[in-house]
Amino acid sequence: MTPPDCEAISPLEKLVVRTTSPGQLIEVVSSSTCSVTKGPISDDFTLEEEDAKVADISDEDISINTEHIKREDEPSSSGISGDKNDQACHNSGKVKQENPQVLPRCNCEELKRADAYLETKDLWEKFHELGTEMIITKSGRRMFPTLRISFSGVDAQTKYAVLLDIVPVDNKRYRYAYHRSSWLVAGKADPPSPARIYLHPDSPFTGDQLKKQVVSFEKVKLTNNDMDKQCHIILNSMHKYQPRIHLVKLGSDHPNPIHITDLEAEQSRTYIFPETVFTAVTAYQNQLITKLKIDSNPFAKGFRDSSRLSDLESRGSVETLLREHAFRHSPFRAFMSGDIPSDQAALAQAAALGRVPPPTELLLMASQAGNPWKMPGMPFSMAELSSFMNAHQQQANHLANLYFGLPRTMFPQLSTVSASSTVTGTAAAVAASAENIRNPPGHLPLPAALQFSSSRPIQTTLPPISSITAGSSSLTPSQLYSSRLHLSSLYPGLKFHPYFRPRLLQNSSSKSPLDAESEGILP
Amino acid sequence: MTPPDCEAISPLEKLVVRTTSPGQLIEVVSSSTCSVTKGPISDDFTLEEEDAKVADISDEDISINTEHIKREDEPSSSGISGDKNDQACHNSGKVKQENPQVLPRCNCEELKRADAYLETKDLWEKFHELGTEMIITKSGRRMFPTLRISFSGVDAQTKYAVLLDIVPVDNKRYRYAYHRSSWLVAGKADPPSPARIYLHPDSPFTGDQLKKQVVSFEKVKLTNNDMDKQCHIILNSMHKYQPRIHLVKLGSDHPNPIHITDLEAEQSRTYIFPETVFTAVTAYQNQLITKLKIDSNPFAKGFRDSSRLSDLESRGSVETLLREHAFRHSPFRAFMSGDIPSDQAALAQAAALGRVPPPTELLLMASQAGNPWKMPGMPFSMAELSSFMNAHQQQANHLANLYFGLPRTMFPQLSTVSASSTVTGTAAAVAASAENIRNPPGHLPLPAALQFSSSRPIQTTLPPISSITAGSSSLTPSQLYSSRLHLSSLYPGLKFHPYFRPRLLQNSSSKSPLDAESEGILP
DNA sequence: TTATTCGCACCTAGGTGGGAATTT
DNA sequence: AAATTCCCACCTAGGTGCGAATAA
Repeated sequence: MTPPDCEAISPLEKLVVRTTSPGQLIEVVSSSTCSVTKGPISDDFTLEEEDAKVADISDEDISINTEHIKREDEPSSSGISGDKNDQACHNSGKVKQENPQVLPRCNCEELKRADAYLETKDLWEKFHELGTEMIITKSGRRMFPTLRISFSGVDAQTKYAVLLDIVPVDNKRYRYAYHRSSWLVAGKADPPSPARIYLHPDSPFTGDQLKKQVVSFEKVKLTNNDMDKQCHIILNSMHKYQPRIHLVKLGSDHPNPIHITDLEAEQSRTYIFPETVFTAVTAYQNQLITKLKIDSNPFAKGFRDSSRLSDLESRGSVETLLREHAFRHSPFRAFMSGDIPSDQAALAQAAALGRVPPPTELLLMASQAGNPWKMPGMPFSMAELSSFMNAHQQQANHLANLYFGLPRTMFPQLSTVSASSTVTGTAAAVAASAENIRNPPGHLPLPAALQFSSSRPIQTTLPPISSITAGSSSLTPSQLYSSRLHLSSLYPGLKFHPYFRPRLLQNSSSKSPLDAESEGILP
Repeated sequence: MTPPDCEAISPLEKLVVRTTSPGQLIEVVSSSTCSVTKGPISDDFTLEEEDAKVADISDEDISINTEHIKREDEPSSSGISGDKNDQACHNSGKVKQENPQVLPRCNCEELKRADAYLETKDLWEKFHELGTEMIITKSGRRMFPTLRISFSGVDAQTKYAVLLDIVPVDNKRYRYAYHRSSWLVAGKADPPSPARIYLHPDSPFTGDQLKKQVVSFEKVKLTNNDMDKQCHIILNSMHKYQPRIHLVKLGSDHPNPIHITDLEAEQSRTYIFPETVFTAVTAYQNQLITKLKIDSNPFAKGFRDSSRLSDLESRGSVETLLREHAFRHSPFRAFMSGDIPSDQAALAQAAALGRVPPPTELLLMASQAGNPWKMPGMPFSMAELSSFMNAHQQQANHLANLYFGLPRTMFPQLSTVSASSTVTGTAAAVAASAENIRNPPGHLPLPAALQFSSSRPIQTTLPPISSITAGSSSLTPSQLYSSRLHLSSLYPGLKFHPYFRPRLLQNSSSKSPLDAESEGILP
């Protein structure tokens, strides 16, 4: 499908033409900032702050503004704009800003049975453990990893739309301290970009399609251009964001060029996968992120030269780095023992634990074994747990960056050295306990007492997020939205990739990354 | 959208995933041959036959078989097949064969106002004048030119599906005589391939979308593999085919994965563009077709090297060849004078006329001027006219091939020589008469007495095709379906491309191509 | 200094016809 | 002899991060 008044096929047109129902976008005008109560995580940040003015940021600055509804340039008839520059955004419109605290919800009884699963969970977690960064450019950049969602519990005959938006996680602007390889709060958030909702171009779906196919958001692009006329999502660089998936039940009378202007008015449900939180950047900050992107994105294969990596080039290079990273910061053991650290000392201790099996190690084969992963007897959901754990991620990440934030040429040696930490018996023990877990084909719910999967979204049937509790620890929205999970450590795989089979390592396990660094890791 | 049980993305998946509603295909099982009464065109063919057995072909062999309805492997619920090999053909099914004589119709009152326009008409006509060939391969080959259709007269709120099928033009098998560069009948048609209907992947459309956008069938692929599991249309090599476009009005209760099993049962209308007739081949036969494909298909740019073309490389190379070809065989003058030649002698005479402006020359800028083109006072429709003219195309084509079917290295010289034929005053005269023509923006119908546009499909509101009459000459279905138009000569453009501005040429205009050849065109 | 932009080389993915090899 | 198949070089189209240049 190309607009009749256009002779040549523009890249944008292709995006639209070659997808069935063109990618549609809804522009949110009166976007409010995302009000998030400052919690422990913010304190963690300030711990590392070098900039004194950050102290100015406080909760009272944050206002929730969901009631303004402005509609400008609303197309007259069907919402299809005739504007030449806007031709690809066929169904662009304006809706009031939804607040993430308010939105994750389900206002439709039938949709309460609907569940969503993040197919690319494993990869997202790898990135999340390093602090995912997404490049945004003027012309628009794809997301990598891709959001690929599968659904269950939908009605086969009903029609649905699937939408994506990306909301700010907090009211902060960040900067990256290269010398210490960590993110610091750099001040209050910039004025929010025009909020947009991206309608999956394959919409509408029947429930039957949703159950059999995976909805991939590979086409969506992120931009920092406020004036973007294409169907791209506009973000602010150096800000943190949380993608959200919306499942909207469409009535039979719904117009074909789907034109959703107000999610609140629709029968819809919102799914949030905390492991997909990312920081928008115009250039990568964390070199580990760069490396992981290069090694996992096929389009970046051209940068997988041996000049960056002296050994382990053919396999395991990424995994090794990740493995090490996760290894040192996994709070796995702390959670398994029910001892939830609530202060920084405990966090640092947990991050320094060396006997805990690296999440990546346990997870590597998980994607082949079916989903969701369940673990009976846990007192709180994975999403809740992950949110809590995220509250301490910044600290752990800092330690990790101290350890790994080194010149690129040092990576191989570092990898080798850190790979020789103790991973010994614990992984095997977890594997043994995992024998009780059954992985059904597909991801149909098990009759287990509690779903235990970070790939399950935050259930909107739960109380408001601000009142969600995880075990004995209460979670703030800030913790929820800025989460970086170490959840993968709680997914003991039933089988291990040969490369990650438990083995004896040389170094003492009680050593913290800081210790390792102070001892001179560089050969 | 990718099937959930598939980890890697196959090329097929991409086809489906990256289009909104996946390309859908309906398989016709009990396909009947297309019964077409033998007409003058067949006699033309037999004139050139070298194979005596072709005489065995007669009408009594042809049977119409539209009543058999076989349904095999019908998916249980929504028509989506779980078959792994069939995963892309989500909505494949079986329908009874439609006969082209029966199908071009309109069984819906509202659809009688719906009109279709072939956006790529100009290019199609260039190919048609040479005798279009389409490569078919085991893995599937795209069509070039692409079928790009725009619609008018549809209801903005109603939903529609647009489909494509390709039906045999006659009951013959052809072969190409290289030494005389012409197509000959080589016998009776092979057993027909499984007939399939390709649902445009962007379906469903709203009328609003159809009016504003162009429906492009660029994704459809042709194959000679009877066992094809992908969404490709299966054809027999060395057979002639006519693509057809079907516009189906969808009720609001229509299932989302559109599953049309019987076009007769739908509210639908069929459009046929005679200039899109082609011969399926596994390798190009006519070198002029090869050249035109190379010069007009961007993907074949790699073959546009100077070794094939010594001059005019940057511009006009194709046009020059085509111009010459069309120049010599345009029946323009004969039709404009109302003198319709009905025997070979008259045809040969018309083909040899040198003063007639080449269609390409007149048409080059036509696409920029809006549609449809109308010319008041003509007693029959363009489609009818074109069908008649087609009856004599084979002969003209033969002459053209004698003239141009030469070693590739000879082309440049030939181009230069033939480009220097008389195109003089006639084009200017036509341009002058064209001043009375108004081109409305878009292609809304003018209140003219008669639509006069080959880009208008055969109107299915007309009587059955077999009884259509064109002026004083009656047309057989054979003439309709195997038509090759010279209609472009009847589209006097309002402005001329500088390259094709009328100019004086050196050679005498009264010379026929055969004469030119006998005189030794090679320098 | 820090952040952003832009051209670039290098990929993926796949659409061309050529031409040798193979089949019919 | 004619038709088909297969691999190939060479394209289009566009998704990567790099690094120099530029901007804030």
